[in-house]
Amino acid sequence: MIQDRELYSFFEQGEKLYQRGLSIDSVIFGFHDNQLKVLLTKLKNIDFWAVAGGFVYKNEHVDAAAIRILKERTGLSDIFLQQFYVFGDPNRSDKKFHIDRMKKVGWNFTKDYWLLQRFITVGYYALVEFSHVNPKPDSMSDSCDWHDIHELPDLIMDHEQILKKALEVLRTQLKYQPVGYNLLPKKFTMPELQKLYETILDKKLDRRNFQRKMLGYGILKRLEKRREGGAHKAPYLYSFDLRKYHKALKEGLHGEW
Amino acid sequence: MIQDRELYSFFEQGEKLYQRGLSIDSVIFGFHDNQLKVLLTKLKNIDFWAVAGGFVYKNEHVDAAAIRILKERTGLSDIFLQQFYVFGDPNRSDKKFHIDRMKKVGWNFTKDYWLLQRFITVGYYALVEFSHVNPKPDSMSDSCDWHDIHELPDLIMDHEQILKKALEVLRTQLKYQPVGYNLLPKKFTMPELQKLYETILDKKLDRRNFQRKMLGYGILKRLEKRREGGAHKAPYLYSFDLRKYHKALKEGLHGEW
DNA sequence: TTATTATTGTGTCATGACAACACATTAAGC
DNA sequence: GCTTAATGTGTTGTCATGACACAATAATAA
Repeated sequence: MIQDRELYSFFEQGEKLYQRGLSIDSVIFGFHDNQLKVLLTKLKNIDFWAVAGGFVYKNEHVDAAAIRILKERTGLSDIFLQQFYVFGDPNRSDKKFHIDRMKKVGWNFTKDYWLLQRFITVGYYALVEFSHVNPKPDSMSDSCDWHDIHELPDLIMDHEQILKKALEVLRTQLKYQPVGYNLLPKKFTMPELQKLYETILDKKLDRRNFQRKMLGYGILKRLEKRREGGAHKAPYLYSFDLRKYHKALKEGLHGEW
Repeated sequence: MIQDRELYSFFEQGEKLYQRGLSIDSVIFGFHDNQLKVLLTKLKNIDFWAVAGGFVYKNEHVDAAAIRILKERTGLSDIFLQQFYVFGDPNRSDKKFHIDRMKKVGWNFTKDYWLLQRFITVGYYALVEFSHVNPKPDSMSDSCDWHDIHELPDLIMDHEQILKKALEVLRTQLKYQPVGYNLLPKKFTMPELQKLYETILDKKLDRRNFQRKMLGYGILKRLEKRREGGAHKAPYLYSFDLRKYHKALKEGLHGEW
């Protein structure tokens, strides 16, 4: 089976390709149907899911590895991607999980095989535009899909903790930095932007105050009228003023929600 | 020479004791003479300094290692200590530095010796009470002292970058979280607290507005009058209300500077 | 065609945080 | 007792924010 050959090859090559004891786990967030989604991969031979992870090549910058992995899973580059935490529990790895999989593909390993040793993982989180993503599983997974953050399947090892922490950091960041450029299409309406904020914060916001505040940041440009397909009054379309947006990204916003 | 024997022993034992390719660097901040200080160690056999660093034992939690190293350098535990970044450049290590030192103490190494391989480091920063610290150098250093952050000596490898990043994060944190409990003595005056903020932010603040704002957080308790040694009017003494302080640490403050 | 209904655009008002600033109070040194 | 320099306390105008009202628009039902 071709997939298992891929996995076998990973077991065979990994030790000499990758930096030992170091992995990357990226929590990739998207927004769709008014819901905050996370990209998860379904692992082969086991009924568990994982956030987008991978390893660091021996001569590769850790941040570069995160960018590469994001690109491999989504096809996207030039994306908001940020370190948020290092998970360094000596017992965070699940050896049994690796052993089962190696046995299944017939890979002969020794007790000191690299994958069975201690790993620490650097957590990243990414914000991507849902519709631009073309999810691709890696050699260790047989599918890669979006999941609502309120309906998560069983996650491997400490990935639930990683995801929760990423979400916490995202919520904190949202208060001080503009978010949206990476999560929404180029043109969007104010209600859509508001839904995004409400979803991330898990909180209702006042429509009028929200608009006043967002416009107050001066990072939005108002365009012509909306695609008038929707019922009721057609809302304006907006896009981000990239120059001011990036300025705000650096300098931060003000106030809280 | 006893110190060199220590260093030799480190070269000898390190490989089997420590997790490979992983180090910790803690930027330890203190406040004294109205200046923000950093604890630096002077490395043996070379005219460079380093922030408080160390390695992680093979079965030790990364955060636990940071706590241990902080304790080894300062004698303190139960201190504000926080991860802030992972430095993952594949070329951040300076092999020549290690080679020189190994040659000096007469340690015979091979080309694949652990210290000569790639290291990534997890950056932590700590806030400590200056007067409580009893600086102790480690086996790789021959002294350990406080330095004003405006008068830094030459730092090894990427330690200047690490320090700068820590400072940046500290400044950002200061806006949203209370700082001071760990940097000031139990009892302090409002002008002292203000000086601390002014020093970290590198910015003059209005005396009256500062007081109003700090008191507004409700994390301070006013005590009796000041040690009346100083000239002029004696200011009140304050201490932190620990319960409310820790609540504010979790929930964050509000507003900016 | 007209009324209904849901949604968006825009505005008002009271509250509270904050920056800028004034004046009284206290302690040390002359 | 007077000067000086620092601290304790209060005032005012501005601005961001939360709570809320009303008009405008577009699809649907009558």
